[in-house]
Amino acid sequence: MTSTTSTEFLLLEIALPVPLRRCFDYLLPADVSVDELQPGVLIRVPFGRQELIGVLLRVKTETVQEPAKLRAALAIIDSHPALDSELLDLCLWAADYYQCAPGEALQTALPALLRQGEPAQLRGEPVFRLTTEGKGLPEGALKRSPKQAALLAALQTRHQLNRADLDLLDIPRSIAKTLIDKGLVRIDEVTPVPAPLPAQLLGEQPLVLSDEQHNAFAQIDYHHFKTYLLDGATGSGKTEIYLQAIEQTLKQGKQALVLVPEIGLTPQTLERFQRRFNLPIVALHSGLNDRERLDAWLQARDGIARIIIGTRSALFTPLKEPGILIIDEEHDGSFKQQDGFRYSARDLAAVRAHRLGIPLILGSATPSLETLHNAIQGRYQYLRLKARAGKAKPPEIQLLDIRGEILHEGFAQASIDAIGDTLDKGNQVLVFLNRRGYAPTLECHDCGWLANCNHCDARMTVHQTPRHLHCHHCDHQRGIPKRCPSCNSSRIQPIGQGTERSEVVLQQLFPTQKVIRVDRDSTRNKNAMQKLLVDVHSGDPCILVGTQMLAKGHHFADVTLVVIIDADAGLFSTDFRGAERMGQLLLQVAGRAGREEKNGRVILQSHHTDHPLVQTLVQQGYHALADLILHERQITQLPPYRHLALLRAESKQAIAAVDFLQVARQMAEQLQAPQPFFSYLGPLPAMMEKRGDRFRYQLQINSAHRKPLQQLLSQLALQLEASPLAKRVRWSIDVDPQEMG
DNA sequence: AGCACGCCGACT
DNA sequence: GTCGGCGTGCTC
Repeated sequence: MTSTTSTEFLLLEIALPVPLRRCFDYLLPADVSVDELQPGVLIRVPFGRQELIGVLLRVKTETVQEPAKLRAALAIIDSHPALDSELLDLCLWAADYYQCAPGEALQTALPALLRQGEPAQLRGEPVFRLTTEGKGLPEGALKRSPKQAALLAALQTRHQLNRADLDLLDIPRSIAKTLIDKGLVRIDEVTPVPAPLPAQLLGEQPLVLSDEQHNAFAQIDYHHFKTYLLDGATGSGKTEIYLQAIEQTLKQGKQALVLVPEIGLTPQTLERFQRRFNLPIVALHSGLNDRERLDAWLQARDGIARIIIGTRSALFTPLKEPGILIIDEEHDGSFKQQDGFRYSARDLAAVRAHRLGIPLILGSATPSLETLHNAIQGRYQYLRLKARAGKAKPPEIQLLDIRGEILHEGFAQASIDAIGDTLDKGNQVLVFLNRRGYAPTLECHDCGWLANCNHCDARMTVHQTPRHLHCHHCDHQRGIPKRCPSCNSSRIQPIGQGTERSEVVLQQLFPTQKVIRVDRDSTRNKNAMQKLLVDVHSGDPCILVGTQMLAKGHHFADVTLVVIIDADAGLFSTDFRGAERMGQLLLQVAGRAGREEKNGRVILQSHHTDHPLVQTLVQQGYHALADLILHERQITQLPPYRHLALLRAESKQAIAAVDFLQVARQMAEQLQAPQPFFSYLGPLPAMMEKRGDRFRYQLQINSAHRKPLQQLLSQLALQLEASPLAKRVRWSIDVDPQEMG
């Protein structure tokens, strides 16, 4: 066992950006005073042969390290802590809970530029002011140059203008430069400070809340921690409640942090917030560069930005005056990070809100069963909106039995007729198919050969534009063979439907109509999505065909018919969350139909129309389905009734991964005496055993209680990290896994 | 994760 | 003869 030695000098405990579940101790750098050594400060240190920037966790005098091996830190980057204690503690808590290296968790919370040593300070903004000489000029001077005169006049009335003001006044930078050269105008750097609450906070009138909305809204307590589940169908007005709750928060001088799913942060979403509030809003999305990201982060930290909207990692944005956290579409899978630091932003939001003593609103039309369970149990306050706001009616869902039907490339005749009718009436159609590419695979009609991927246990998807076979799991690509590689037959053909193929078929069926495909392939280029959607928003009849990208974050006011090609995908999934996901996705897609004025209709093509899950969903809705699945989960001892952790291992030799997990299980069984509330499953092959030439196995640990599972995992992680077996495999621990594959 | 050291194949 | 492949060992 290691022992700590007490030293007579001060040591720095530093978390470094390496995937090691421990911190490193350093001697003080030269020339620092102890009061500069606040936790959260970034420090440059020597690490092996490299130099790294780490986060100071604390100053101490004891260490488990041999004093002779200690090295001195090099320098403090900035004596003002980059992370305040609130975020620092949250990250460390999360690293512990999710079994991740502390340095890796902290890295997630720090913008890239800070990790590279950039100072954590907002750059002063250049502002234009009159010099004494400029002030002395009479009114109406510089008549011969209207632009110069305009700038002068503007400065005489408003004293200072920034670059944005110049743009608004339509005065080119060059005019300002001319006046600077004339000595009439000067540029000052002004450090931005939080603006006071504007007299006119709202840029538009809020909508009038229905009784139901008002009841929900009125229950929010802005002064204490509480988690609210705002559960309301598409169109029931959840966003309006967010906006009014944010308004209350802003009026108290506090900030709002809003998280949305990865593809939910559309210009439409952002515009809605910007229209409503005359206050600085920042959006943290994937399109920002490092500088913009750092600026947004600093603006939130310094209280300049009052509303922060972002995806998963925005949870770690520092807030000067935190007032409310909101997670929209809380059931969305993108709130859980799937690699490295496998945190759930939704679950951590509850931790953060609790520590801050502020409300957290989780909103969804199809809440995750975890959240629903918490609401039913009373741990979350359940705010339920049952009606659609305004005039909109819920769409009528029609289950279309396609057993034995002759399908036209996946479409039943009834669906084709309905599409035609809808277009004839001047409305839009949305066709949903959660499979991109032309067809899921290629098959030889004579010998049954299938286009398998050489690197995965998977079929290669056929793509037509450009023509090739593509493995969606490992990215391997190759050409489409003309003859069967196995029997040399020329009768090889694409099997099944993908979005590309549906697009082609629909265009053939409706040659005069516009068919717009929206999936990852058609929206790869920057702004491609926006361009595609221009036609849709024009309101002219058209057919939209696409994957779940269509289902999230976009509103299509003129879509009155939704056709779901394959409602059964996910019904027989090996993942226990398959049915839950199916229900969420189907309802989300169905919700695209008939918002606002127009009534909508949804056609669900299914081979399993009498399956109890399908029947329940269609006839009784999501909540009945949820009840059914919850009951099943209780019987099968799965979340939300139990807690899971998944130990994954992958290796080029299957045996190495299995051995590792076998040893891990033995270790675990030794660490945690057999308990009735604990169980193991595995090592078992992952859903796709081979992927990218690696064999993947997993060990599932199931516990009725969180605490002992947590304790076990902490010890297990450390032991495994020290074990020589661990070096031969790629392994990870997934706490509260979302994807069981 | 980097980055080194270290011992075996095809190249100037 | 060397350049370089990636196995394994270490980082306060």
